Amino acid sequence: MATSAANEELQLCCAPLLSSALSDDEASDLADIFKALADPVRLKLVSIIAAAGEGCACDFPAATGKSQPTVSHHLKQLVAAGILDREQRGKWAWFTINDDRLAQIRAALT
Amino acid sequence: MATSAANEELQLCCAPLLSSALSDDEASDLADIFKALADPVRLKLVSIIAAAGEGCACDFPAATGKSQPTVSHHLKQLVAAGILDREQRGKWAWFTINDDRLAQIRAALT
DNA sequence: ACTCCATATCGATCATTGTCAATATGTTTT
DNA sequence: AAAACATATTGACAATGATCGATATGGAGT
Repeated sequence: MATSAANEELQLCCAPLLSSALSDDEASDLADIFKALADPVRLKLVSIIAAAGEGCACDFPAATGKSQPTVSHHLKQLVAAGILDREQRGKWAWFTINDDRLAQIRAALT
Repeated sequence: MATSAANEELQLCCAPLLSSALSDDEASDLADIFKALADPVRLKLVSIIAAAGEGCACDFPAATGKSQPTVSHHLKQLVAAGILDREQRGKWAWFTINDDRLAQIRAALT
């Protein structure tokens, strides 16, 4: 299978913010990443998963006080942004932090 | 004048995202910072100012293709988030990057 | 196949936000 | 103080997004 456009974007990510003026596309792509982090529920999910090393979706409604559909919606966004990786284990969905992605985002603030 | 609550928040910023589960307040504060970065126009403004070392508000409508009120609105948000510093020079408003703040945000992704 | 449970999607609602025209505020110069 | 210009604020609208109930999908075991 060929590398998808989405994956290429993840690999090429991200133009450094502070060294030269961003193009419209670069600004839009980078904004999408920060949008994924710009919600307290999503940040809490990320922090819970990072602290434990991994996390089961089954625990997140209780941990966040949000409904199961809302949690599912946020997890999907975090995976789409490349911040979380998803793994199916039986009926359960487990999530881990994509450390490379986090490093990319940190590097983008340079 | 006493240090304002807003300034204290800037100083105390930000709980590291990846080491322990964030409290509601920590998640909310950190989300506010990422919200400030989660817009392509604001990212473009930051990148332009960073690349030039400083930037005059008078140039930003042309540089971004946005109206003067829209630019003013975005600049206000970036200053409120501590990402930009504002300085009045005669009739003109000049902006610079708050490098300490950027370092804080990078550190929050740890 | 059927049931049970976990997760995802759908549809709707409400809140937030980006945008601009119009107007106000503030600064400099005449 | 009046005119001219730069920036901020106001008010309104459209678009986006967070949220949840209801329902669909998918996996595991009987």
